[in-house]
Amino acid sequence: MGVLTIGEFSRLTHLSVRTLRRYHEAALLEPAVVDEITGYRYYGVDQIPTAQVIHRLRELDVPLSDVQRILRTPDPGVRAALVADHLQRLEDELDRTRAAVVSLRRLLRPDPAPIDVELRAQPARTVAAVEAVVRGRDVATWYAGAMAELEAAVGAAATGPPGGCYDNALFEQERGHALVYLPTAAPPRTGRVHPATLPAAELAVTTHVGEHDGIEVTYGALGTWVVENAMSVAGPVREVYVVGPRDTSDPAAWRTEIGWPVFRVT
Amino acid sequence: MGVLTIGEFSRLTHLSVRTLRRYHEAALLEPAVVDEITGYRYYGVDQIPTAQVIHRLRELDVPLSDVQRILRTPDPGVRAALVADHLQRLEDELDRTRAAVVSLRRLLRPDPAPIDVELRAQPARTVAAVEAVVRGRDVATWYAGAMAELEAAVGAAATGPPGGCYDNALFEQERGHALVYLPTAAPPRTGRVHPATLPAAELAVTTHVGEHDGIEVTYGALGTWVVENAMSVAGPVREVYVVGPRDTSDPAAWRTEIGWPVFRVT
DNA sequence: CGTGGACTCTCCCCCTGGGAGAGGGTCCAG
DNA sequence: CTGGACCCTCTCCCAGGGGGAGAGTCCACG
Repeated sequence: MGVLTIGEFSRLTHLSVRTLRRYHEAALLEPAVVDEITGYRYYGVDQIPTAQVIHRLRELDVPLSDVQRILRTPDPGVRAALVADHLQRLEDELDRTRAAVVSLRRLLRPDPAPIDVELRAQPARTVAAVEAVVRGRDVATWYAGAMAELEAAVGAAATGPPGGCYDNALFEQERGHALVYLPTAAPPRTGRVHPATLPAAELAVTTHVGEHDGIEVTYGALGTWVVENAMSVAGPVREVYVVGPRDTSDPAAWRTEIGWPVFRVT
Repeated sequence: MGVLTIGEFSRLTHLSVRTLRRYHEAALLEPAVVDEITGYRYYGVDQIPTAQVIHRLRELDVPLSDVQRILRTPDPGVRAALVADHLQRLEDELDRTRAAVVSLRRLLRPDPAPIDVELRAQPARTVAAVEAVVRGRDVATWYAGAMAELEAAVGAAATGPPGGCYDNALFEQERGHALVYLPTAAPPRTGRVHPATLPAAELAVTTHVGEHDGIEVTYGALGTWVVENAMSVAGPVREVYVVGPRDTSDPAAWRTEIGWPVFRVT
């Protein structure tokens, strides 16, 4: 009583037979009984809710390994936290999707506005910085925390707008080095905040106006300018948030300087 | 002049070298020049915007084949339509994600309310129907169109609430047969609307209250009931929208009868 | 003019989460 | 007892990459 063949269980849970077998193999959802001789899988009615939870989590693109972790967590509170993590991940993904849509619309607009590029010999400078190696898609989250810590440590002693320095790999969704800073006369050393020296460099600088969604378009235009002026790019890109969220809540008024280290090609 | 190695192009477009090679292989983004002897790929500055468009589209999970189709479309209007299609797909996906989140929350709630199940011998009946073989994830869209056509053809002559009959495969994201109907005395035959006979069946019936997000939980509970009452399920599931969007705009007041064809297990 | 290091090439295997089908064994109702 | 539905395992395929091996190329510096 209450024992189901894989086909019956499939009909009741709306998971395909194939998928159920895969979940068995992955030790995600083990049949209540497996006939030793025939290999037939038999499921119990009490496994239906579990199967449904798996189904929903998979619909949210939670990897099987994480589904397993969630299912194996007995404490409902901890389990809820794990689920919440994934919901947060979905939120972040949604933000990225929105940004990509904005960027795409801008890219498909027929006439890109020409950009002003300035070549600037940037001397080395010492600033209060927070740096880390992060994954590309975690940059936004990391940035928020790091900048909050910087503001707390430096605050009004800042002698200019904040900025950052980002490895190229970060833009390719890989891991890379990221650094955010606030310029100040005497950089403190508290928590993750420490003094750091931005090396001197020759920068091709342009200004991106507006929110950061779609900033890639400006990057592309800057890259084109660099190449057409017989130069090549090197090193991590630098951004300076001349006017940013700390200055105004109107994203349309934001001004971001993008500085790409360049060197002249012979 | 303006010719870039794959590494330079990678830095300028934020696409990894690997990915660029893959795109070449897929004839998505061919280098301007390929050295016949060394195989080295060289890109032109003018390819940066194209690379960026590809990058954004991929961020939106547009398959490479569709990206190719979009890029090969010369007419900007048609191209915009193709892109709009994918944005629509993203919207639909978002709806499904939302539904899964609601369902998941309900599943993780500790105490599932017990459900009332009624065993009903449903005689055969002839109704005005629209049917098709559709993909599981297109059901919602298909349903909207089909029901609109039914309303237009039958309208006030309906003798009861609308309903549907759905293959199991539809719930597994595969293709399956779907049928929606409005009961009426003399079913017309116009457009996709035609008379159809719902075969007699013994149904295990329960009522789901509220919006359809999370209806899976009710399905699970019904399935458990069926098995615990020594029966098995068969054939496509039937839904009757006793109170639905055509009756009230308040989803919390919706009532959906779920009827699962069952047969007694010896 | 050499040479070393950075860059690039191709080839192959790995990952996830499935789908498709072959070839053969099992269950059960008529 | 037999046919048809069901179930088993097995191998191969897909997208869209990641990772690394082993070898060839480019170029600036000494």
